[in-house]
Amino acid sequence: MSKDLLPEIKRIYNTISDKIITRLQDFRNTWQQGTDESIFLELVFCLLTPQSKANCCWDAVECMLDKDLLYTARPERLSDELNRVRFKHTKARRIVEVRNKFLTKNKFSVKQRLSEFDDPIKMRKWLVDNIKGLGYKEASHFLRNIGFGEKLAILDRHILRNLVSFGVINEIPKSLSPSKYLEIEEKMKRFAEEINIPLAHLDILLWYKETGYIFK
DNA sequence: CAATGCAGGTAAACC
DNA sequence: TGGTTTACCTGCATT
Repeated sequence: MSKDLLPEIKRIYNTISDKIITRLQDFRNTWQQGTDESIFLELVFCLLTPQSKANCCWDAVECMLDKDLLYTARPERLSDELNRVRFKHTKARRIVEVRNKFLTKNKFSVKQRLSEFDDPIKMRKWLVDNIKGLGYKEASHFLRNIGFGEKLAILDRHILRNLVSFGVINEIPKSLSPSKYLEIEEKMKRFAEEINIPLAHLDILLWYKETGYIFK
């Protein structure tokens, strides 16, 4: 690890730790005070983000909601609203699949289904296994965004790159299988403990360092 | 103006 | 059978 890197991170952390704490509280509120709808919006957002700009994806989510398309429209109609989202046809189909998955007996319910799990790790495993379009990265992202991210790493390109420069991993793996994901997640957890920054804080911190802003 | 790089990856086929 | 390759697919900023 470069000697200047850790002090630099600590310095940035000092400047934005308050904002990080506020953001994480927002995420917890999404679950605690949130409706099925607010949770579903986060899920749709996370389905859209792979290889796409987070801001564009959130705009698209709000747009679909405003136009009253999210719960009823066919994939072909939904994809019209995903203009700046990559792989929009595939993703539009997956939105409809997820929508149907949480629709039982004419009642739409995400919160109740997720409440059955007592542990974010089990919740993530279920999401990965049952929702097409959510791998470990996006499932973790979703859970973090609804307040269950304290023990989860969101291993995207920015985070992986930073883990390499900190020497936590030797190189960015060519492919990130579930077992590899969990292995690197453990390493990141240990690293977070070593430098005394909570895992969830570290994710937001590194993402802020790379992109210059805190989003979701 | 053309070429290049980059967006918080995932599923499925392949060997 | 677990790692690798390929399809998904496009707007926008930079060089």
